[in-house]
Amino acid sequence: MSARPRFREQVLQAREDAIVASVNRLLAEKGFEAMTVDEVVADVGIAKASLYKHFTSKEELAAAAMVKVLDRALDEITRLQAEPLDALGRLQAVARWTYAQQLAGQMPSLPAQNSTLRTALTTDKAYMERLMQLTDGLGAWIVEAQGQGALDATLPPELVLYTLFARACDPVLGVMRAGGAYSDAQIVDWLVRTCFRGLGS
Amino acid sequence: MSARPRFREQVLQAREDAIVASVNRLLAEKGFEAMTVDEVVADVGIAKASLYKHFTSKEELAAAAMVKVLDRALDEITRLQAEPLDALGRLQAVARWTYAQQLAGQMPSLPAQNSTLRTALTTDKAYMERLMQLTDGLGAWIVEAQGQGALDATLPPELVLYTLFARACDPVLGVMRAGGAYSDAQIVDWLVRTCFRGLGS
DNA sequence: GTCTATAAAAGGATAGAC
DNA sequence: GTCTATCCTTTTATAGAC
Repeated sequence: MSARPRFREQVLQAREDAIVASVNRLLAEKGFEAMTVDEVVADVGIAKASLYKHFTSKEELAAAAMVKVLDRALDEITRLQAEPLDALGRLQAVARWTYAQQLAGQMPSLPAQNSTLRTALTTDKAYMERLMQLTDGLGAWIVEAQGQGALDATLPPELVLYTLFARACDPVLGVMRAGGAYSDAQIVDWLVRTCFRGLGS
Repeated sequence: MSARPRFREQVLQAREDAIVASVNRLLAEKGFEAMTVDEVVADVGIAKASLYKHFTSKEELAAAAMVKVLDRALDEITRLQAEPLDALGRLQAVARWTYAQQLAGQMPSLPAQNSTLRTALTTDKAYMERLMQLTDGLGAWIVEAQGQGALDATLPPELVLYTLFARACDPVLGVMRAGGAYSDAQIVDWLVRTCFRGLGS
């Protein structure tokens, strides 16, 4: 019952933020399975037992990182709502933002298939809440763009949604950059272009 | 030095095939990291030590499965060369085949990021040989399609190649099927369509 | 809450009998 | 070559002192 608990709280919060930042980076770099808790604590510079005071499991650790990513995405969506863009322009901006995040090593790659993490995430309230917010917000834009004839209205909105984010899960971006022949901006442009207009001419 | 070694050889070959088939399925289902050798031997119904007489490591096991997948893909390419199709039609057929394989649970998903498996694969002669064959064959079709104006000629052929196969790495297909609202054929159609013509109308 | 030290379990790989 | 039994490393998670 200290008279000034705020400072201590801030220190703890800062440490948690540092942990989540490390997790986010490692998750983007090697994925959930390959990331070890030992790596995380080594990166942050704390003892493992300390980490487990903040997060009770590796899954919860990853969930915290995912929550933060979703928060960043929701912030971006809010920001875009103030821009003078139509629905299609906003969706393209979201796609661009996503690929840029991935290029910056900020986009965690989750196991696409069944795993302990998947089930942990679906029962994580904070995660699911944000995920639904994101789905609702983008879903509205998609339907709007389809209504305006800017997106193929015969495609189910959910397919459009998943396709938008699919590139964040596949290795194309990383492989293209590994080649070293093209700039990051060029690669992102191509990805946005092929996402919305396909490979055809 | 038995007089009739053929029968025994066939039995061994059949066992190896059973192992590779299991690996292929598990690799498609959960990925390399999440798949355990214990699961494989349980699935095949043999002892772990027996498996290690055939394959010296988990990586080699996965490589064998990948070689088989590439062989199937090369067979498909050979088959398509006999079809009365133009370059674009052949590429679309390859895409369709790939997505169908994934839907059938036959397309192993490899870790996109660095891992022990990646390095093992790049030093696997059988794997690299087939990979280059595949790349060459498809690369020729891509350049041809671009020359005919059927594909955007401003895109690097390698980007086109990776994009074609990217959907085999992302979760869209699986998630769409999990929804249960659409037939497999419908989903594959949509994926091929969005790959070549994008989300726009 | 943070640390050191350690438990507990999983998973890759092998020894040795048959 | 196949089996049982085992080794050994890695990794998740916790006990207990400060």
